[in-house]
Amino acid sequence: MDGNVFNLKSKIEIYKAMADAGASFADCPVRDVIQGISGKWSSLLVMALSEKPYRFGQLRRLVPDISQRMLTQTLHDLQRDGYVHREVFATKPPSVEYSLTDLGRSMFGPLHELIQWAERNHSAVRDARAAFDAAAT
Amino acid sequence: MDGNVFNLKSKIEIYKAMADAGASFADCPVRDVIQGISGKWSSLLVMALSEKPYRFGQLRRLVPDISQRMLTQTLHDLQRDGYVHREVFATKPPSVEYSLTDLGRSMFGPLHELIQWAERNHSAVRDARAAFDAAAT
DNA sequence: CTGCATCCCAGATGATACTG
DNA sequence: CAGTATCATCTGGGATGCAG
Repeated sequence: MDGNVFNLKSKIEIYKAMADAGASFADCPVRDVIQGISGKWSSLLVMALSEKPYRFGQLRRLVPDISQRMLTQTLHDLQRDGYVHREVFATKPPSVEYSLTDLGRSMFGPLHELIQWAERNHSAVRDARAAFDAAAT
Repeated sequence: MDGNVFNLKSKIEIYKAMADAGASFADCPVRDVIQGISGKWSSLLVMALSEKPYRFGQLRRLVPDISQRMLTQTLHDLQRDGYVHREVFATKPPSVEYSLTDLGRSMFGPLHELIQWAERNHSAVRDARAAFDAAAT
């Protein structure tokens, strides 16, 4: 009820009407917000930061196969969208700590549910893929 | 409690340990499952199909700015992961109906919560972006 | 109506080297 | 330590034309 005036059926049709009317990509909440957190590394980093704040190098070690470039860029994007707070400490050498903002923690609620679903149903998805590929042979 | 043996802290560290041990990309549930539904069009199509089954052309009209190629490919991928059922009717000309499977409906639960969060907080994210960009000037 | 094949481009990602 | 810059690469995605 709150903040969600439309039921599901009308929602998808409203998006269509918006698109038909020439509304830009950014006007569709689903695409605009979901795309911002659906990058290759975004969900993993938000998940890590949901636990506690981390420094740049710590995050890097926590996700061993991320490149320095992608770690910098993904954190930058998450910060721009308001999910992550970046704090610089003028030590020597300098250190930078990343943490979730209130908005980030709020978003992690639903995201966490999706992550838990993924963990519970990982094997089901893998089985479906295997079955599909086998049938295609 | 059910089906989720690890608390959040240990989870991210377990993923790291897995990666350190040389586990492949596909062994991380977060990446393997989340990536499959984080394509540019996946969430939108699942959202449409959660309402009711649709035919190919109907989906195309519902999402006006998707190309035929991407519609075919995204539906194919969703079917491969077990979220979507594809049924061909031998009419003339032929028609094909797409619908969510039980797994797809199950996955849409958490996804829907994320979508609702996106709708509720779309403006907050946009504001954060605007503020960030303004500060960078 | 539905779907596949081909060509092609822009953006996403990675590897490496360099800097405050 | 925490980046930035540059170059190379890989993939997603669009346009178009053909086919069952």
